[in-house]
Amino acid sequence: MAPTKAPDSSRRSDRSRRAIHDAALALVTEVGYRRTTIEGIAARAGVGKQTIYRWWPSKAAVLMDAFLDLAGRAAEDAGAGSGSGAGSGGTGEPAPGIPDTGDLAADLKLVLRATVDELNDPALEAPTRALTAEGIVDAKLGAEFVHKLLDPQLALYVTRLRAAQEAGDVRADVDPRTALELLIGPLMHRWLLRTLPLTHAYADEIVDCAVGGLAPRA
Amino acid sequence: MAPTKAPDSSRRSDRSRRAIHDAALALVTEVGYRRTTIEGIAARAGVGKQTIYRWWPSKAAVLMDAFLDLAGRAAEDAGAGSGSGAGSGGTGEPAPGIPDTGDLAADLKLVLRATVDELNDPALEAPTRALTAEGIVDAKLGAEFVHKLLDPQLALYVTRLRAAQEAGDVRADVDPRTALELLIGPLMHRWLLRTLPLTHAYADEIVDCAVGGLAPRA
DNA sequence: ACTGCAAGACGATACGTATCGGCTCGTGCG
DNA sequence: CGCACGAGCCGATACGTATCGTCTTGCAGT
Repeated sequence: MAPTKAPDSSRRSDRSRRAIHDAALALVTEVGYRRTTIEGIAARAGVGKQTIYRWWPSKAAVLMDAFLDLAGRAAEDAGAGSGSGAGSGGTGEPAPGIPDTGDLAADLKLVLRATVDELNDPALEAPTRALTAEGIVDAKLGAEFVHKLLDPQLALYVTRLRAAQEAGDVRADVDPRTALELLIGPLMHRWLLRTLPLTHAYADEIVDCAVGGLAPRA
Repeated sequence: MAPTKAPDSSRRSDRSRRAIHDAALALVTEVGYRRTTIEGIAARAGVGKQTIYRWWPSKAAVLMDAFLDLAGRAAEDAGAGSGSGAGSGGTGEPAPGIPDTGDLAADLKLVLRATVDELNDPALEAPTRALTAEGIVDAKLGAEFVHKLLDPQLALYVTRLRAAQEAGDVRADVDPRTALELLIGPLMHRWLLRTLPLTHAYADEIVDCAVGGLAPRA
């Protein structure tokens, strides 16, 4: 029923793949998602349109792959950079995790600040916005986006928060998932809606509010 | 330099305007934003394309107006409904505000639950998603969206939170704006990314966490 | 008469598909 | 070992369709 030939991936040109990734990311940051066209990507990458249509089902899929590639490389770089003093070994396994110094608020601030920097990085902003927006409207793509990009990152928070619960730093009756969203939600809200600038100070504020609560401690 | 004739709005057909609003909303919920076209809206509304292009600069603008209209009417209805016992008079001034029973958590839960219901309303979901997504990518439109739709709603929270601060229910050193985002952010996050279903229970959980804090009270 | 309106023709893009040589492989025969 | 040969991806481009935003044409309301 579906002899819709599957192309032989072993013969795929890695050169073209990378050129397409780069062209897609460049165009998205230059002219925006709406005006980024498949034909434009093909032209800029020096590639035939069919080479794109052969391997990807949609513009969003191209961008998703390109972004995953970019994020992967960025993670490797970051891993190599931050691991300079620790000698992380040669495996390249990323999983940096969230530090656990025992001071929950300080640990969270560190990571939330990093997230702020990431969101403010001009090289990542346009593609991230484009993919997020597309995922908001297209449920299928959104699920893929969440599963491939967001979940792995958020899992780190969950483990750290669980550890905090065991250490008695977080109430036992709170779902770590909810706690996580209490931290990430406001950040994303401000970034997505651009209501106010996204700063380290804001990240700190969020952590303090979330951990300490809005109500005064008796 | 810009004698780009401004159409005479006094001669504008209100009938066409409403028909366009309705057609735009219907199409967006039926076939999604991407496949909603200006020509489709015109055809469904029984108007000429030029009538749309004359009064709106973009598809998003049409939808924004249509949505504002819808929200306005919904607010009137809700106001009329809830005001049945109070006899709000003939002004129709909406401004329901957030109740202040003295119990901050209970008041917030009430409003957050209402927001959850609104977000889950199938008639509002598609257009809201479409506009939000568009605003995420298009800064200009996003600002308009926030200014016209979100800010008025959020201002209610700010006043209620300020009252809570004066009553000593909220720490004085917290920016009401931040407190607000601590409540709304997680809700929007879950709705936009569809990570988990959005329920009343979740709204309650958010309020409890935000007010009480993640850390156990000594 | 003036002007907004419905209807639709029009050129400009972008879409997704279909082919066309060119090139690079793997294979098998001599 | 060497070389022809077929398969399949590649760049390129032509094609028909869809949508865009503008422009033109009557018609109707004021």
